Amino acid sequence: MTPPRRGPDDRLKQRRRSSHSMESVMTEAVRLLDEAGESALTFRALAARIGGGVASIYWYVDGKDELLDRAADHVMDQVLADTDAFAGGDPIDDLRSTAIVLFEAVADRPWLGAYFMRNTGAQPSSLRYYERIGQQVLRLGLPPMETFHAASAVIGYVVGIAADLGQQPPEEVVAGETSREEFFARTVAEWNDLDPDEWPFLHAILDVFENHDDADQFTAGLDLLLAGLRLQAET
Amino acid sequence: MTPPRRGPDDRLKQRRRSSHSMESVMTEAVRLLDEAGESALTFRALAARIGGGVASIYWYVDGKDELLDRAADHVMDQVLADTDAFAGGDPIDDLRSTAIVLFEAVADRPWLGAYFMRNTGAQPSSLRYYERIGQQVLRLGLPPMETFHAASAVIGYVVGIAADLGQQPPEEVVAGETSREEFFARTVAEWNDLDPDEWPFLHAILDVFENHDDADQFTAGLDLLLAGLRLQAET
DNA sequence: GATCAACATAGAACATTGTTCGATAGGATG
DNA sequence: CATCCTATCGAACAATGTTCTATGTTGATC
Repeated sequence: MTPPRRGPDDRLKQRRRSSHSMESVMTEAVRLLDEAGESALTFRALAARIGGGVASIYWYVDGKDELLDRAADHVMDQVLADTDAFAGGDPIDDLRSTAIVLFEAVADRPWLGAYFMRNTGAQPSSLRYYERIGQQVLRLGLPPMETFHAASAVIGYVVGIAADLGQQPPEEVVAGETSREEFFARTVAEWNDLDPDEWPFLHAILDVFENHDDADQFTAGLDLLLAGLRLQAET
Repeated sequence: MTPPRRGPDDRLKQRRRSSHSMESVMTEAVRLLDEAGESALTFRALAARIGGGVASIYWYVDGKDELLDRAADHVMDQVLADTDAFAGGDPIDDLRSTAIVLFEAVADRPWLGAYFMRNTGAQPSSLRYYERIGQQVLRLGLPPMETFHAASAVIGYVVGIAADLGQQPPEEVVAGETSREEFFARTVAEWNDLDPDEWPFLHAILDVFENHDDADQFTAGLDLLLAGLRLQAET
């Protein structure tokens, strides 16, 4: 399945006294991504962290795309481990728990969301996650088509919301010039200035928006989706 | 609301006979994006299309971020126009129609999905779209919190799925070396080779996946979400 | 009609990026 | 020892976003 590459041979007899390794490269890559987002992961920055030359990274990875793919895989492994436990209970409850774990992971890591956008299905661990979600749906005993649609809908929803909520805040906030609350308050103020006749919805939700919690927002929507699914499973 | 810029003054008395204009810049930018994706929109390519120098674009736009934002806005204007009609019918039906229009727009334009990921809410026309979705939900008469959550869930779902489905296919397909069907068939074959005991879900949906239609997949999931919403509105 | 400020356009250079090439060394293998 | 594979890296390249500076153009003002 994996295409042949000139990369490091997995069948290494013994570790040579090399400063690098696939593991250390990925660990440091993820660290960079977590610290300052996708734009911070450059080959030069990564090389400096590892303590080596820029070109060395190309021995482990074919290019930046693969670097990102593998970094995401690295994180998804943990997500999969964290969802191992959810298997024996009520299918929809397990589905819910499994979805929440991924949401939390992506909300913490905006770059992970973008990764899912680029290539679901093609990468090993996102495929395994898809399978895991699917197995919960499978237990509902729906026909194949409905099963397929339901699993895809859940994944799409999770990734969509997570990527949206986890989006990088404006640079003033990142730089620490403006607090997150201050930024929020400003947005609310701006919305408040809009004409209520033209923007009835925005005004209606202004109060709840100001004090809203991202995780609550996510689970509320997820529960709507799952309610629809439960309805379908019962008939 | 718009920050002061050195850009072209909107209060121009009359059009001068300049070769460029905000309109033409945006039209050409969108054309480039549609033709070959986000990576094709470079300042030099755009300048060549318009017939001018690279630096000239900076008079209309502060940087690449704003260029992308405005390009997306340009397209969203059309989406908004296309959803104008949905207002008087059953709220949930209108919600459905409004969501489908955005889905189709994003499915045609992978780059639009990525844009939504980056900054919902901050841009004028995506905010207007959010308002439009919200107004349909408003008619269900739910409390503010539920209204807020429902509208956000719908948007998140639409963008998530659309961005996922609209993702750039692998370069072999883009280059025309492999047909879309051939690529699909290969994916199915790969999945088929996996151990059925370990991948029961993938094997269960293999047949329907092979002949699936993206739009159907989207609407099926959307209907699950809306069924849950209808349930909530009735109680 | 001359003057001036705003509009509008570019050429050239710069910094940062991903990527390639060739060289080099060390250990394993024959 | 010779040969190959592993692993590393410096240097250069090409593409891109961005800035600087200079210049033409337009319409209003005096």
